[in-house]
Amino acid sequence: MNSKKVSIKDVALQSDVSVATVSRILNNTGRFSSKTATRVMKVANDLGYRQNRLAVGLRSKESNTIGILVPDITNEFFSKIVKKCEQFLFSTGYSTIICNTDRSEEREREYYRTLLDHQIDGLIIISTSASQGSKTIETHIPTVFIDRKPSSDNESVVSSDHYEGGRIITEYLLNDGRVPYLIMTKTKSTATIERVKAFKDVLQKRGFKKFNQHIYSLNMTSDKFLDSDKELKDILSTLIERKEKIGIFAINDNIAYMVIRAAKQLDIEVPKTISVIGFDGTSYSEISSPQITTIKQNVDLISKRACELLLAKMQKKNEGKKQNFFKIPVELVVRQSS
Amino acid sequence: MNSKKVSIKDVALQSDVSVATVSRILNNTGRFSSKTATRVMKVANDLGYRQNRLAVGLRSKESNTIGILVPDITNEFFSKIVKKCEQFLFSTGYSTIICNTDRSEEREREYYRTLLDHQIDGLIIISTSASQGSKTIETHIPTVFIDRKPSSDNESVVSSDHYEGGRIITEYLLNDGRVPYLIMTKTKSTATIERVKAFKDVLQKRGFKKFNQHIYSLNMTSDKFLDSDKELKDILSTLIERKEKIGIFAINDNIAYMVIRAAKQLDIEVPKTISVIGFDGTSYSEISSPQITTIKQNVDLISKRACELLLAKMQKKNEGKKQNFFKIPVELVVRQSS
DNA sequence: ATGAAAGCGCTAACAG
DNA sequence: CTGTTAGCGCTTTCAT
Repeated sequence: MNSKKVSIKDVALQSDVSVATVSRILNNTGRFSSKTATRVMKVANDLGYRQNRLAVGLRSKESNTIGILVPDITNEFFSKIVKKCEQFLFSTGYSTIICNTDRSEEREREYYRTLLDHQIDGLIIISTSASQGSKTIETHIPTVFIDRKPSSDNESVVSSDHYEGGRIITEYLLNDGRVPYLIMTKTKSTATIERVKAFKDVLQKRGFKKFNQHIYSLNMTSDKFLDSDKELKDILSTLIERKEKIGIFAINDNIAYMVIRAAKQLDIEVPKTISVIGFDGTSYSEISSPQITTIKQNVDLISKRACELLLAKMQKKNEGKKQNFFKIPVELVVRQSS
Repeated sequence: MNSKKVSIKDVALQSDVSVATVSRILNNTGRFSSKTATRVMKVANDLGYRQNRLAVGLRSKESNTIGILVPDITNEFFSKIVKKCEQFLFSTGYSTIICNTDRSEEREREYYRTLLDHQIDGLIIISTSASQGSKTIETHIPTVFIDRKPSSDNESVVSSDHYEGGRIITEYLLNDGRVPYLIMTKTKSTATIERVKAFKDVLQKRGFKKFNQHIYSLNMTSDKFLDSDKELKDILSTLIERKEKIGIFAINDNIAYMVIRAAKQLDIEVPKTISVIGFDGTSYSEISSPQITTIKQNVDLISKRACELLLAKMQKKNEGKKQNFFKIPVELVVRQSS
């Protein structure tokens, strides 16, 4: 238990070799005999030697650190992705710096710069409501986007097939004889946009006119979802008067949960009078009663693909642009709310 | 938009001064004229100069990076704390490396070492079920624990007043004429231990014998909570047969939520037949219906105090041990479940 | 008020 | 197979 920090120099001295040799052995870059190797390793161990990553990074231009930009780690879906990525990356030798951007472009840019200061080797950017045509970060380092369309098109993206998910939900509702309504939030993320698009497309194909009247936008963001019960109740009350069999496509599980809660409070039967389908597959869809039918995103796969893609990018910077858009399949999980 | 990285040397060259002067100006460490200062600043700006934190860290022995060890960022309570800390620290110039230990001591140690390799200036350790008497990390750098009793007693701890919270709940139940039962998980965190202790103490004081019969331990950890409905239903069924007015102290909001759900499925009225009180003040306590009475932890204050404490520790390493145990007050939020 | 120079801990030529 | 040397980008004496 030496409190003093031991450097590669100390190891070299104790082992009667040069620092170069120690370095080679520690990094296993060849050019050394296994005999000295074992000796050096022992000394390093005994001394409790540990690399100074700062020095390594400075010299080798590789910090072995990667950054993650995430809108809000408090959002279950994001926190799951971040966790998976962090674990995956750590297992391959990288440390991760996680930054909450709060969906603010300014913070995002600020964080991006700081991450560059840290000489990160790669970057994962999750979602963020890229306000239309805004100049989203132009990265000059290997970057992978999750659930966000980048500005330039030689960037890499991993994303659930939101469009397909939206399509499945809408058609499910329709085939169930429901009049479909979409309830969403103000958050205009890439994911949202795709889901809405699918909704509209299906409605159009099925001959609906004025399908904008089938869309309600709550005055809130996607990360929080505790308020505005009244707004929702008003919507449901209005809908219920039409005496139709109603099917609600909630833009995510949080909203679905709220819809169901509001319905219960209005004594509306779910799924009999109103059937509700969510999106994401978060714990809310499971704990709700009735449990929520939802489109489940494959968080593990998304995270894994994103990391793999990033690692690949980092290895061969120069490379013909291969497939750089991964669509991860989604899955309809039918439960009690539909 | 220079893609090439510009170093302090470039700035020096362009400004016709030495790197030393540039460094002084950039860090505002004095010994320069305001005239050259403005010139250098302009050049630095024009060139888009940015510090290489690795180099700074290597030289100055301060990485301006701090580490956070957290059991599971997917747990809402933890993610809130981590987010707050991260934001607070960033605003004071520090970057944060977040590590999910998954409540594994091995991973914890591994991460700790890696964090040291990164030359972190300070460390925040959140919870983790320190299995009895286990050798929890001995840190040689400024460290603050959140919700965990450290091994040596000159460490700093910030924690909600879990004991007080447990006391309030138990007495509330008692005063409401309920026979109190505690339902907990297998996770033996410091927080849990305190809450349970308070429960026992109050029961003892109120003349209960064999109060261990008032405690049920579910076969699960605190981070997940979707399974084992059956276990819970069995417990509730047993309790209900006693024809008492029952009051349940759920060790956290997740459990409280599950208890209520199970009760509903058994057609047990909450709070009439069984009243339920949770702990933490997470979103689950709000979204549940009936909404859950709970002890709310002051996440913002906890995070803020922890960061402030850490920063203070980092500044003056040598200091008489001042107060190093912060108990953050908790608050009973009475809602519908009790 | 400024510059020269040393050096943090490490890796990467280059020699041998 | 191993050692010598240079230098990554920066801060910090020590001069002047």
